[in-house]
Amino acid sequence: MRRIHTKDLRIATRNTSRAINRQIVLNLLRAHQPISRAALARVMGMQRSAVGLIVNELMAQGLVREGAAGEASRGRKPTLLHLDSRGRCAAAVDVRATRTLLALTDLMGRELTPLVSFPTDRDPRGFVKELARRIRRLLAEHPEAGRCQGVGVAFPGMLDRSGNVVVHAPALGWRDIPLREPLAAALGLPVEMENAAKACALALLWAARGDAQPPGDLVFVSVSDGVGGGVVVGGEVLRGRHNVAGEFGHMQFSVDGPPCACGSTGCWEPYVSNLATLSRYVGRPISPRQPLPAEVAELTVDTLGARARAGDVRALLALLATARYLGLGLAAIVNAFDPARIYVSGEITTAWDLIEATVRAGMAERTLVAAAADPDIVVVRADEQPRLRGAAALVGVPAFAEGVA
Amino acid sequence: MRRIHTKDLRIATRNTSRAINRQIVLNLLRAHQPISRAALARVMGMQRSAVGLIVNELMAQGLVREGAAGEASRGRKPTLLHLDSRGRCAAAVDVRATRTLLALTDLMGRELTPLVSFPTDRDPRGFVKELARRIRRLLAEHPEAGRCQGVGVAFPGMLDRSGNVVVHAPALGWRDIPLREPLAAALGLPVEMENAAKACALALLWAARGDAQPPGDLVFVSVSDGVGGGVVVGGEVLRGRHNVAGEFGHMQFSVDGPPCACGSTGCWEPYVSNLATLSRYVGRPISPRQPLPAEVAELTVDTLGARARAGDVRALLALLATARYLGLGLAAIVNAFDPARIYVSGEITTAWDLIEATVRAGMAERTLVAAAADPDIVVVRADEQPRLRGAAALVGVPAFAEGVA
DNA sequence: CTAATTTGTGTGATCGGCGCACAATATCGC
DNA sequence: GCGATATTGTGCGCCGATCACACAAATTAG
Repeated sequence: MRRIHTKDLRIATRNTSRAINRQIVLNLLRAHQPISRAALARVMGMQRSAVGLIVNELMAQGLVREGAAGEASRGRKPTLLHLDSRGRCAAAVDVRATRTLLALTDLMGRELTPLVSFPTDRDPRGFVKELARRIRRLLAEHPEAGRCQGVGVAFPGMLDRSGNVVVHAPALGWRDIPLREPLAAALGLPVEMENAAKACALALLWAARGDAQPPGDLVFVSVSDGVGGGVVVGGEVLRGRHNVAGEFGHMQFSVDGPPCACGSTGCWEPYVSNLATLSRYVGRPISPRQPLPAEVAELTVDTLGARARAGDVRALLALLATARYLGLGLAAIVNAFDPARIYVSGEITTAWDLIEATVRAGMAERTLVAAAADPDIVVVRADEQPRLRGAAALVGVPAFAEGVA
Repeated sequence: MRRIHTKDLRIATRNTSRAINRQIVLNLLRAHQPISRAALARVMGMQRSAVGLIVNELMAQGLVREGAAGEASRGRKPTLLHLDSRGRCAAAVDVRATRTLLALTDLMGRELTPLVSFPTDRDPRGFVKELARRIRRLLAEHPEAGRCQGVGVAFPGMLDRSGNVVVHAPALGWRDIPLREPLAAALGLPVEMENAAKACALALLWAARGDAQPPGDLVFVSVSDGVGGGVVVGGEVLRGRHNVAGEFGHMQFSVDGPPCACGSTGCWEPYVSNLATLSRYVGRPISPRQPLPAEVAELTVDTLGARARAGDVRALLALLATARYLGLGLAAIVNAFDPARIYVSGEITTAWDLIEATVRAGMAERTLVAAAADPDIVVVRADEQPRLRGAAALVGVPAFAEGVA
């Protein structure tokens, strides 16, 4: 109740109570399913009768279904409830600089089909055409996935607040490209687009089950060729006025440092990107603008980790240098947001056991209160497909949050 | 409705609608008073009858009173409503390193008494005793201010989330000092304490009237001996897990830069603090740990501005160097939060006309999307007493938000 | 088989907003 | 001056939602 409404004039009508409690039921169901009506009522501190009415309404809308009977030490056995994601699916799209990944998922983000991968067309019109073709084919090949509720696209770049326009995508060289509506028109399906890191943050919030839920705000940071970030504050993805909140990669990290892909110098990104780590290993700068030298073309941060484990001291030192810079940068994020948990993804996380202590030390170096340097740090592995799950969440969250049948 | 409730189990009871709308009425009243019932109903899209009931309830609680009749081009004249802050006051306290400021204010933060100033005792127990004595005396001298609803303290340091304990206050050399309860016990009044910058952010949110309200999130940054920050996201002050969100001063700004008062090097603070600007002017580093050299003791950033205006090129260059670093650091804040508005306070703002363009240029240098570099920047002058208003808001906000009679 | 316990549902009471009607009050046009 | 019109504030019946309570069904302990 300490929130100060400014322009938020959504007044409470006579339906508002139901809408609020309906929402809470759905979220509890998501986080704790399977769960009975009586258990919901206990957790919510509400009458069983009221919960029953809400649950029946949700069942009539096809959002919830009854499952098997549960166990009880005494008394009548409860009927367990589940979110009903049968018969409906989402098309989740993970767009990357060179290749695009695609799969059908249920509305909780679980993959229903194998991943499809195809080259990313750098021409926006060609990209839309090809993507639409691939999605249509995948849907035709998998009728068992159910009716497609929408397409979610996790995109490597900045979008406007509506999700319609790609404002700037350095990885593809795109600026001010309307992408959502052409794709929606080509498919005849609703399309949701979002910056990849923001989509990941949304998925991590949405997919968290039970005690896995962080007790407060969370930040997602992806470190690969570039640095991306997504922030959840108060159970909502932070967008900001232009939908560019969470772009941590180009904070000033040094007054005159290495050149960054953005054209400036001394950003955080060129200290922690994959190229930065490899560059330190080979012992000389590698410009992001020029073709890779031969000795680096085959090299990845993954292999650096393997070499470090095999006793390659230079590989270990390169990783630890990145780790320290990573920690120092994360400290800025901690000082800004003081989150309960930070999720980190990217190739560097394959060597997390080698670098965690150094990352933590870097964080501790720049936080004034010792306790603030201790948020959970959770590694998100690449094989968890966070961007794809983020894309699915773009469809799943509104479907459940707003009761689309 | 896109918010995902995690642990927020405040379910809607049958009183919730009323509570929500009551809150909206109070906020509209605050932002647009004087305003009639009918106008409220129009703005809220609600029935006049429903608004009437809410207003009568608020009048019965003494939160609202009817004033003069308003003007209408046709028809019955409306009765204008005001927030009723008569007969009640707050004691607002602005604690600084060397002196503490104190005044009685109404619950909207308007000063009712002249400012009282006294030296800040560096011994916590002595400080509490002296502050309690001063507040008691001020209340005794001004019975006309009304019954004191509570004491608000804007404090130069980090507090825990409850506001009970000073976790770390570099300016006073305090660590882990319980301060709120001793003061409350000494006075027999409710006491609210908060970090000064967070309190300022709250006041700027709370005091904003009508069209002066920013259309989104806001950040408050104070630049003086140290750097402080407060962030409002979604109409709420961002606290984070340990209540240290918004501590921008110790972001890494350079890999090896000048020493900072925090013990580290290369923080943002020693690039933009008053000492940094003066240090650039006199042409050699001034350590924050050592006594000031004679030539600087009399020098302030204010006088630097005056000298720059009078043609002192070295003064101007010192200010512009700080301005650039200020812009570069603000860019990090913009990239993190993408706020609609940034409030800046501190001595450097007296020279704002000289430095604004340079600050803007620094911001633009580090934002990937040009539009993001264009939040409103609003200067908060020292004579507006932002910290004192913040302290008053600490008392006023809960009084109106939670309906304390 | 009985008592106790738990689940799910049904019923009236209460609270809150919605829609409408109505009195009071003010201006405009004649 | 006077009726038409417009606006404000209030009262009343209705509907939707939760709450408190009761009750049937289901299940286990003893």
